[in-house]
Amino acid sequence: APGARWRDLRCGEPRPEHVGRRLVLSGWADTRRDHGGLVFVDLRDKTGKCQLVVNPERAPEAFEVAQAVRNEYVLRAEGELQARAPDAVNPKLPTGEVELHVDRLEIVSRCEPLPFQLDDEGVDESVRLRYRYLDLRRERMQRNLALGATVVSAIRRAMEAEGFVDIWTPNLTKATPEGARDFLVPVRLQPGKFFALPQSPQIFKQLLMIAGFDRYYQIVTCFRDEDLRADRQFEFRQLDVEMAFAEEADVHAVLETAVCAAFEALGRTPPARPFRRLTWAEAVGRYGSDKPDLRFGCEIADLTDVTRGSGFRVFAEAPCVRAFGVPSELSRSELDRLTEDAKALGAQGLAYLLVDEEGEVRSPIAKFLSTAELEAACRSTGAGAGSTVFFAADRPAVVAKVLGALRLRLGNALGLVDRSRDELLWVVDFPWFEWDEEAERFTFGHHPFTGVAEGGEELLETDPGAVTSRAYDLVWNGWELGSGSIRIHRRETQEKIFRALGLSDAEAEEKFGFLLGALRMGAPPHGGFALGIDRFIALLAGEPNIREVIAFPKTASGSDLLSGAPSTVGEAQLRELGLRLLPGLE
RNA sequence: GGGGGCGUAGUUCAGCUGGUUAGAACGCCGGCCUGUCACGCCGGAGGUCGCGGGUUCGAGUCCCGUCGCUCCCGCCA
Repeated sequence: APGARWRDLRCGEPRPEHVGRRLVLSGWADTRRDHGGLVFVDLRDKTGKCQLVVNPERAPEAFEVAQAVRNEYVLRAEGELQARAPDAVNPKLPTGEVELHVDRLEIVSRCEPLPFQLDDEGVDESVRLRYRYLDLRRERMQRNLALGATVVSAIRRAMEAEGFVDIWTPNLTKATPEGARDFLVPVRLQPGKFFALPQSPQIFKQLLMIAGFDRYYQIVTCFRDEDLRADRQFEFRQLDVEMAFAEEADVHAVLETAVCAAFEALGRTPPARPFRRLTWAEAVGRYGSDKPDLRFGCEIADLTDVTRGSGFRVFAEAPCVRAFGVPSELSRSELDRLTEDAKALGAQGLAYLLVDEEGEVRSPIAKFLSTAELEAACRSTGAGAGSTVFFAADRPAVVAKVLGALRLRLGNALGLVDRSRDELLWVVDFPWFEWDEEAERFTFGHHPFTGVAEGGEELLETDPGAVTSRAYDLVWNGWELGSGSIRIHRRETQEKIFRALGLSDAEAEEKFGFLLGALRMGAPPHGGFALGIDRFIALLAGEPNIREVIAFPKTASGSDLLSGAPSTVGEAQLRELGLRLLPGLE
């Protein structure tokens, strides 16, 4: 056929059934083993490796070329595929029963000595990122990026099968002072004005619902100018979904379908559906987190009632006292270390008690606690012989944060986390408002378009802290995979919310007027979700950070070590945009 | 903005309470080797100890500052 290649096999593909065929293999020299009178080269491409045998008796010219081959040279080898002698079979290679006996060998491209060895797993990440094109040659990265492509493809097929339409939304959009910091883009045609890169296409997808596209999805890049973490980059992809005439259960079902489709595409058993649900209050109370890792126990117990009249004043006076136990007697130095951690998290201190092998309780605070209190603490935390119980006494938010962080730290450090398990769950019934300590006002927990649960509307003016939202998060093994909500579709409610947030009608009109306008024009009830694709892929790949599944990520300080971005720009370029650097930055 | 960890050949690391010429492995270069596949054997080159300052008779080691990488808190509607 025209255009057909007779180089019909890739490096990882030759098998015994191909023996006798003449082949051309192209790829990279993975290793060269020169035996003086015989040279072996493992030729690699993304499909795998195949051994080349270069014998001077068979091909003197190819043998000369093989002498010059070095690591990572690009080669083209032509020859005959032969079966290996039984004692020469390499069971570690899928192609290990065969080898290519080379007649012609061509060095297509040379390679300088590498800055790091591709088979070395412990190389510093900054070196890997500076030479990312080499790093990506490694099997692990080839596998991760391919896995990511499989996941995205499966999600698209699942969404399209459910009747969702992929619609592109703009990357140059309006800055929103609320929420995360925006990446701003100056506009040459309108000096002094800026676009913002989208933190999410939130408003656009709601407008699409009002426009009548009742099932929208997009795998879309979002941008947030906040500090980077193991699970956060400046730019990241999300599966963005919005449905009209939908309730919570409808959105959950669609997301579960998409998530399970990804598992299936990878040949893995999908999690049982429907996923478990936990209310926000339960999650924060029992696990100290709104994204609990359920792969281990150590649940937090509430002791506030038990310690109400305690002889230990710290407990008696605290608005909230909670505790959890771990099945291990920790050493003094470990306890000191954890106390420091607790203080760094905002605790005044860290009370603890040890139950030794004989069941005797030892604790600096034991003498202040009644027998009933000690018994209640041990019973409710499940602390038997040989365990440690940690207490926190403070405002509920501080208690949850401290105990939640310690629980996670100890769960991992003591090997309590069952890594063979996958625990997916929905966290539901989030409070609508969060109290901002610094600003001394309520702010939103999700975003200002989040719906208000039944009966909440009346509380907006009287008791905002008691308003429950229609928001939900999807959590996998302690990672927030994404979040969504049923939105507000009534303009009056949306205006009430803006007022409760302290926005004047004029401010609301200036910032969100185009949404408020659309809400006047026949807005259907709707809701949706945004699932962090990179986090999802990292979890599926078993990687501890999302940089391992992103081809060209930024470092924790926000640099691209490969290109050197971000970089300064010339005076002329700034002037054209009507910009000037502040003194000290020139 | 704050806290923790790390920074020594190309790479991964060792280098004790400060003390001769800073070591190893892998990689690299040269030589030998026809069945290896982490090939083997012999030889060799390769270091401003991140950078700057300080303490000291003497600093890879101690102190201060700074830069880079990383984890966490804040932040991430």
